[in-house]
Order: sequence, then structure tokens, then C-alpha cells
Amino acid sequence: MASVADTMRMNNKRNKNNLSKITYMTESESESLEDGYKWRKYGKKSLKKSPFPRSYYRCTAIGCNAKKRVDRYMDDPTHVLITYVGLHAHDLPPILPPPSRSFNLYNNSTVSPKLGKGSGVQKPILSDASAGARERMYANNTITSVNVRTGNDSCVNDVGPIEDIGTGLLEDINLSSIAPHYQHHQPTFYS
DNA sequence: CGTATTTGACCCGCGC
DNA sequence: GCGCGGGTCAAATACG
Repeated sequence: MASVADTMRMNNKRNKNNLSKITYMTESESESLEDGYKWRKYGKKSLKKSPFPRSYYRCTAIGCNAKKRVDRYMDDPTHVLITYVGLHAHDLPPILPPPSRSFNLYNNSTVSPKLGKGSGVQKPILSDASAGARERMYANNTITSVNVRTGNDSCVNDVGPIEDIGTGLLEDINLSSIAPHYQHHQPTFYS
């Protein structure tokens, strides 16, 4: 016994250490679910810090251990926060993603995320060597606005302080792996 | 009938 | 060492 559970737990640990987490924000829940992959809900949990429950989704592709969590902003329930955990072990299905209109990327690998409303479109801050490549990917996609939270500024944006949303949520977001649909062009990227 | 979603319980890690 | 919070599983239920 415990083989499955064990694996899960190991994965969990790895999440903390190795697996990348990326957090996005979208304006609608449905948008968050239609990102090009097929997700299956496997859990729901109400958090202490938020009046809204958090939903847990897992990629339905066989052998793929990509997961994502969907939270709702307490300050702004019209916005949802999507946290991708892990990477897809397969290519992107035919449906295409464009996550969309308002879409924020938080990079909080070391500091608290701050909302950078920015003046328009900002490019994501990438902390790894492939940054350039990644930027290009963004450029090639349909993202119309990307707000990047870097930890240094005390920018505030329309939705309020992200830190409030939940601990751990934005803790170690490494852009070393980007949302799945952005990387499928460069599968070798994430080693 | 098959698949997806819901819900409660269990387990683990972290903080006090 | 204990308690709390978060994350996942598994069975039941709902829907297509």
C-alpha cells in the first residue's frame, strides 16, 4: 500500500524543492479552465485565509502530472488566480489556448509579489538562462497584456495585494517553466 | 454506460 | 510534542 499515496507525497515534496509553480490571474474562471489542456478536478478545499474555496485540477493526459490550483481573489472575486504546478509530460492538444486578455504573471521567486500594473504590456521577468527564448514565446502568443510582478516594486494594481490571497501560493514561482502552452514549442526547455 | 465532479476523510509538513 | 492548514485520495453522485 501507500504506493500511490507515497508517490503523491514525494511529488509534493518535490513541488517544494524542484517543481516550478507559476501563478496567473485571469478575469474569469472559465478562461482559466480553457487553457488548451484538459483538466480534471480532483479536490476542493476552503482555505482559512480566503472565503472562497480553492479548486485542484490535474491534467487528464496519461502520465502527465501537471496540476493547477484555482483560487478566487477575496478582494476581487471576479478574478481568479491560477497556479500551475509541475509540467506537462505531453504536447499541447489541438485546442489552442490563448489565455488571454488580462493575464498576470507573478514572479516571486525570492520576494513578495507586488502588483505591477505597469503602463501597458510588460514582459515577464525571467530568472533563468532561457529568458530570452521565453520572452519570444510570449511575444508570439496572443497575450495582450502581461503584468509581471517582480518583488521589488511596491506597485499596486487593480486587484489588490496578492500576498493576501494565500501563503505559499506565490512563494516559489520560478519562471524557469512557463505555462504549459507557452513551452510546447520548446519541449526541451525544462529539463 | 462512461466520465467528470463533489465531498469528506486522511496524511504530511510546518509553526508554535 | 501538538495543533493547524494544506493537499490528495477515493467513494458516491450527477450528467451527457
